[in-house]
Amino acid sequence: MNTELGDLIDRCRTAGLRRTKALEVLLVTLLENERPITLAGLAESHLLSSQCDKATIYRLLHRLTDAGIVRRLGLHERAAYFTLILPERRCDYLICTECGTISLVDAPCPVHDLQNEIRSKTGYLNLYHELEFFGTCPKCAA
Amino acid sequence: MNTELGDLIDRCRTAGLRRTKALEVLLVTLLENERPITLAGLAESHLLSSQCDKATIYRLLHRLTDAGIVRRLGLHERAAYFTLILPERRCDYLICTECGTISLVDAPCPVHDLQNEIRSKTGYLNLYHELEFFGTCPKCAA
DNA sequence: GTAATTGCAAATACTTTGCCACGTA
DNA sequence: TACGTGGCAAAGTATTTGCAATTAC
Repeated sequence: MNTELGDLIDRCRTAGLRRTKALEVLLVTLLENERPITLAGLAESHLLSSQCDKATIYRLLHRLTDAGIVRRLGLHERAAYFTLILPERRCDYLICTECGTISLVDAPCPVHDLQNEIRSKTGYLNLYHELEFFGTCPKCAA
Repeated sequence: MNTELGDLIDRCRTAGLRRTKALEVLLVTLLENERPITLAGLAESHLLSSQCDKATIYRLLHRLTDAGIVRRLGLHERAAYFTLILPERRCDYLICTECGTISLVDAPCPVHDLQNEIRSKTGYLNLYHELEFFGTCPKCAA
């Protein structure tokens, strides 16, 4: 078995989730999608569409988010976006306001120092951030 | 008249909006709220609730967003948040994931350099960013 | 065996639009 | 006068929940 998938399932088990078919298929699909994806997008995806109900995906995403395995993002669309939290995954995005294309920002995140400063000054726990750049991509500008 | 309000109305007029009662009341309410606020929040606010319909506020916010006078934010809630774009206003937020309180981050924004780098490397136009910190506030942690 | 999980369907919540009356330029 | 704007109500879209059947542990 894919090690990444195995690790994820371990994390889920530790968080108290049962190892179900739906969970596995959802994790595989999330691993395949490096970019954040909506609930509707997941539900339409090849593997999931035939395997489980949208409500199941919804509830799994909710549990995975609570467990710190998945992150929920705003991204300005009406629908919420979801992505796995993985150490090697970039977490900043560049989004075209015209066509909605999501790109990954390939640069070290510049807000770590500020984040630490906020943590010590305000006493907030479990601090993390969300950073997105918005603009018109060259294709849409043409 | 309040200069800030006058300036805003000028910007609206330049953008082609008509000077209506609803527009003025909305601008005043947005000026009063330094933190981003939802459409529902605006509609419930003292001035607006008696003066105009929710659909009107919705359409005005849309026009103001197109005109670059208001910014629409994701912020993880189901509802969208809106805030005026003003030079003296902080644009980064610290949000409690438990109680939803929005605080303003009082620090110079650390992503300007990266934003410029992205602009020149990708060719995106009208580039701007959205940065939020999420965590559990001390009150909710207790 | 017990409790978590799932599917289906219904209910919510928030957003968006149509249409005609109205007010601004 | 002409056209953007406003109010009301209805439709649209995404999220969330109830409940009985099922499955993992």
